[in-house]
Amino acid sequence: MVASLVGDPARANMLTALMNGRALTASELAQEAGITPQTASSHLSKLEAGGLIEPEKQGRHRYYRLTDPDVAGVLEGLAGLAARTGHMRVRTGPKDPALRRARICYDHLAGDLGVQMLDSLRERRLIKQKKQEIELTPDGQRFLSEHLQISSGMLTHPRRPVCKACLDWSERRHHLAGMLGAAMMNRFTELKWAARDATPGSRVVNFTRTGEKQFAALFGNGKD
Amino acid sequence: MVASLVGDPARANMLTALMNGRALTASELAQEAGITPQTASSHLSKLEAGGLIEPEKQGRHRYYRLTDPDVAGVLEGLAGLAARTGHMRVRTGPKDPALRRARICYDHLAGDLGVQMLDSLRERRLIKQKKQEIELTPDGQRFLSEHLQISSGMLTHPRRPVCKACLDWSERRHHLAGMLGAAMMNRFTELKWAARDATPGSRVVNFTRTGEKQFAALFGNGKD
DNA sequence: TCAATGCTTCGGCTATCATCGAAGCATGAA
DNA sequence: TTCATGCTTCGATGATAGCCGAAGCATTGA
Repeated sequence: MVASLVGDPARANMLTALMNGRALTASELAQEAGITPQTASSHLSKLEAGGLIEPEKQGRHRYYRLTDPDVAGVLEGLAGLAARTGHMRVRTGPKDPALRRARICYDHLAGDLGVQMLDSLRERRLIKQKKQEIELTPDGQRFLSEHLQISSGMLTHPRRPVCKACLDWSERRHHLAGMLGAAMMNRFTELKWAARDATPGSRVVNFTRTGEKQFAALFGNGKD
Repeated sequence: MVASLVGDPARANMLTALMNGRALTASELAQEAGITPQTASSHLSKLEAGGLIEPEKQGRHRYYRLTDPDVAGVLEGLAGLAARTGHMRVRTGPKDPALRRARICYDHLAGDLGVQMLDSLRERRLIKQKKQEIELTPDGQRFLSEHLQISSGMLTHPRRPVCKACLDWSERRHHLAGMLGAAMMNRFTELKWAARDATPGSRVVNFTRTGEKQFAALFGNGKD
């Protein structure tokens, strides 16, 4: 059963560490979970057998990543339930507010700012919800290439949708996932608007002073 | 952690039994999980503490139900992961094809037919996706009151959305959830188009001969 | 009041599994 | 080859937690 895999605290810590979309080595994950490499090795093979993570050999390192954005989605869902019922394993330290404001959800922007961005895109008709998925409008394509230098050609992927709504556990509303979500986050980083927090395993995204202004200019709404 | 609650086989069986949306007594759940009432009692209090289920006293019985459609959603998500990686705890008996065709997902129709229904509603513009939720169009309201005697007044609920897309683990596409999904399933039952399978705990929905025809007339598309 | 039913609490048993030390393989560097 | 690093396998230990029998409450019905 998948749930029992996620249920163990050590494994849950590892998975949480992988939620930022980066691949980590076995030793890094061991440290993240606070266990010895032997124990971690056992856990990692179980997670791999369960199809939750995927290894990639590189020299004498073994990098692990989540197999799929879907896995990240289910993990977010579980976190949402936990958050709602107040039974979170989370340390509500000083990092918490920053987490709620902006964080990495697998490979795209989540938190207050992520939700705000999707709202703005929707209100200005830059995206449209057709079928059950989100679609870029022509206006949206223009907007992206003009302001963020993202062409629609960059967004095609054989198995991953361009746009997708992803439920945000802290805001309990949707933010933008999919290829576009990833591409935009990537661009923010390139433009030095924002950077992932330096502390390893952290999901926090820090915006620079000017980055915040630019972001607000594009997607802002004074309040909230 | 929520996942560890779901991880235990006995508890997972109980939750699965509750996925059909009906409330079950503690003893029924004990039998469902194949354990004694004492053990079940312990599990149930843990699930309740974790906010996954909710009790309701009635005489000397204690009925339990899932607290929320969201809980059902996460459980479906986990089932989806398990199904995909082939690591399901499910007995792939003869019931499986029937399950994939039509089943109860908490309180609405899921499986092949559920997906087909949502597709049909969408194609005929009886629903529209505005914001991140589905909305009924005026045409849709007429359609419902005319063919299924469902008025929009029946669909308002303080905390539950009228329409919602729910990811189907067997089809990996969306079907219709929310108040409307529940109301429609309910109507199908009243009209004797379909009935829940008699075996206790089963999620299978059996359509009658005429029910299948009527359903196909409303939402059908020859193939698939 | 007495008895029956449904559920919970308590105590003790047992099995599972996470954990780590030590040893064994790989890979890469000198 | 020799050594160091990264990871895995093996074996033993220990703690957690599921499990049930017995007893204890609560509710219903006679």
